[in-house]
Amino acid sequence: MKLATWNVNSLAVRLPQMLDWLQTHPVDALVLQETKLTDDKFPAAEIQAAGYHVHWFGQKTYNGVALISREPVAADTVLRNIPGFPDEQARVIAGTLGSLRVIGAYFPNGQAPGSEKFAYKMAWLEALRAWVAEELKQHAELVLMGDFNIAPEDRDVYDPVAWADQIHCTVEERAHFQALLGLGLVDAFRLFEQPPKSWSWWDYRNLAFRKNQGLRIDHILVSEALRGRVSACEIDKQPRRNERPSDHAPVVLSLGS
DNA sequence: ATGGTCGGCCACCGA
Repeated sequence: MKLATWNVNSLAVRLPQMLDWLQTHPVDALVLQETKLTDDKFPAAEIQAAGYHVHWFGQKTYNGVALISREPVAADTVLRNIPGFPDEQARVIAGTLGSLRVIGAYFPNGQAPGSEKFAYKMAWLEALRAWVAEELKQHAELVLMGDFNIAPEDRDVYDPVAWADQIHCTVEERAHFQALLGLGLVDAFRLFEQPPKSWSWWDYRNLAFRKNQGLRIDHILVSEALRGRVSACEIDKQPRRNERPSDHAPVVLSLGS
């Protein structure tokens, strides 16, 4: 089976591109971030007409996530945001597909080290880790994927010197990423040899995509029980070449039986 | 050439 994550940066703008992509990449599940839609405006009918089931969780203007799947995800398995962590911001959606627990997340950006938004990012990361630890007790087969807004290592950054201690690259953010791995999760992308300078996000500014100046901040983490079944994990740069692209590329995971 | 972007939504903020 195939699973994917994509920060679409406004589903209202990107819906046609997303449906096109699903046609050529018929994944079993796709999690979206930054839908930027209130729930009443979510294009469920269009997604269902394309042959998919979907659960969604949004808000006005910012954030917003969705879980799209070929097979239905039972509503009583769906969680929105982190239990016990009151949050105005719609960032997490989880659901169960067969024996597989799928968590899609839009991690806080954090703006800049020392800012209020950075403090929120740290608190959110702490709550996420504690919750995912609980989820792992109930679901041996678990995938955590989304826009982490963390570049785990210097090789995930086009200019690690310029980005040293900047947002996405601080010691604190990287420690949180490692703590997630410490729960027994594996960065599926790094299970394989990958092209050097593999990024998942390129700033709209400064011709960053043309110059391949990006960061790898979108990730798919899999639990130990799934590790042996992972047959591929790739970033699909093609949609970033579209007209009016998202600034993020999808990341795709292939899982054997 | 030292700037150069988007999206949401209308004056800027957030990324």
